[in-house]
Amino acid sequence: MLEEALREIQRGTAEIIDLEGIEKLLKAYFKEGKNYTVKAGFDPTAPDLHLGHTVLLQKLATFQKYGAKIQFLIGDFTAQIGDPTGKSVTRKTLTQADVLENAKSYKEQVFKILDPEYTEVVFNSEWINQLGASGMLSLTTTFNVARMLERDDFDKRYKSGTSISISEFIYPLLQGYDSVHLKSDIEIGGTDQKFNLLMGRHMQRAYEIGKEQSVLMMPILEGLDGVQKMSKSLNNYIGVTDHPNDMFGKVLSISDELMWRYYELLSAKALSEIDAIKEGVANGSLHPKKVKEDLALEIVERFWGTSEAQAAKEEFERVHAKSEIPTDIDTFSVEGEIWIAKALVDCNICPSTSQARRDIKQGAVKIDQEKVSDEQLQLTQGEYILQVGKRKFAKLRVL
RNA sequence: GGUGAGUUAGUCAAGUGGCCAACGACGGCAGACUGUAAAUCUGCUCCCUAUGGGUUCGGUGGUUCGAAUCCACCACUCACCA
Repeated sequence: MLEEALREIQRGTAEIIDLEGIEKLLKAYFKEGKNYTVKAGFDPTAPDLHLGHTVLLQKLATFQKYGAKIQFLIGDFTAQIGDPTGKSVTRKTLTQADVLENAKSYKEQVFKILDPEYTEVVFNSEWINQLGASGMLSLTTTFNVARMLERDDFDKRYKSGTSISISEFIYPLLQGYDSVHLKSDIEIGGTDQKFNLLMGRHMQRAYEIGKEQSVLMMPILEGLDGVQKMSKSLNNYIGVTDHPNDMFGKVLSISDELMWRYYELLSAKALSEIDAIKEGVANGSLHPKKVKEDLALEIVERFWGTSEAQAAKEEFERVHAKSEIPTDIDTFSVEGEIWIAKALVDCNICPSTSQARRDIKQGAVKIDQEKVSDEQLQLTQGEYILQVGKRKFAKLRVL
């Protein structure tokens, strides 16, 4: 049992600091039923969760199976500073209202994966606001600028002459202090959080709370492009609230290479099972497309259930394998004759008439599956299925 | 506070009086080929019913027949010195 728990916990991790500490906690749980705490912090800047976040959430769910109480920390205070991690420029600060609004939708989404009974949602403004100026000051005495500048992203920015705000130095300190206040046993985060996570250990030592948290880091999930990390601002993400059809399509659009990565980090399949699949693809007994479909199915199932996932798969085959029209597409209606380019803009499938004209010129526009070549075309009364490229559809009624 | 350098389209980055809606790269979109994969090749990439017109090069004013380019002031960024 202990062995299995340890394997499960280590699965897919990038790095673990103080694994012995985790082992001790697990032993205590299995022997005496003693619970322990696992902290994970989330910035409520982008309230919509995507699969990148679920890598962490699933790890937390694993911990819950083995006796952990999750401290789900919403960094409402720290979000006002903006985490400097991985940023090449100083981040814009959010207003209090933004933060609260975002935090709210966060809470709604997260319990799709975590068990609410073993999860405590906390906001760090609660205790950080109590710190006061003197508390803040003593916090800053525990660390120094030289060590702060050792941090890779600060170092780069400093050397390249990019601005670093003083408030950004405060960020890691506060994140570390969160661990002091919560007396966390373990903290997990992405590899890009290493510095901040270690700050938790440093702070717990500095404030002498009698323990130092273990740190577990998960690799960063690449986005759909397979290069940059999955993020909303790069628009290369699969959101957990994405429509099943979109979700399915997005998973299938990733490269084969990236597919293995997703299997490793997102699939619930055992590692041995995944190895067998890899073997199958290598010796030609399994088609990579089939393997990718299975992954897409599994992921959609997790967030929408089996029947929705099946429906998404069938829809996908209809539209793309047989190039038929999707079942539900947005419908628009207009009065009187309309020029084709204008119609495309009105139906939100082209951003401007200029773009629409270019698309027509390139043969990307179809009406009822027929390619359009005349850019002056006027649509008279009737119902049309408009299409731009492979994915953009709209139904238009001309009255 | 002083001195110097800089701010160009989604990003990076050329352009230093007319030939500039502005080289190039990346990204993005589309076409071919496919497994809506990758790789590759090709075209497009400010707006406007358009062989034409309009609005762009941090902001505001000015010089000029003509400005992204010259001048003044303002804002912001960076470096060095305090």
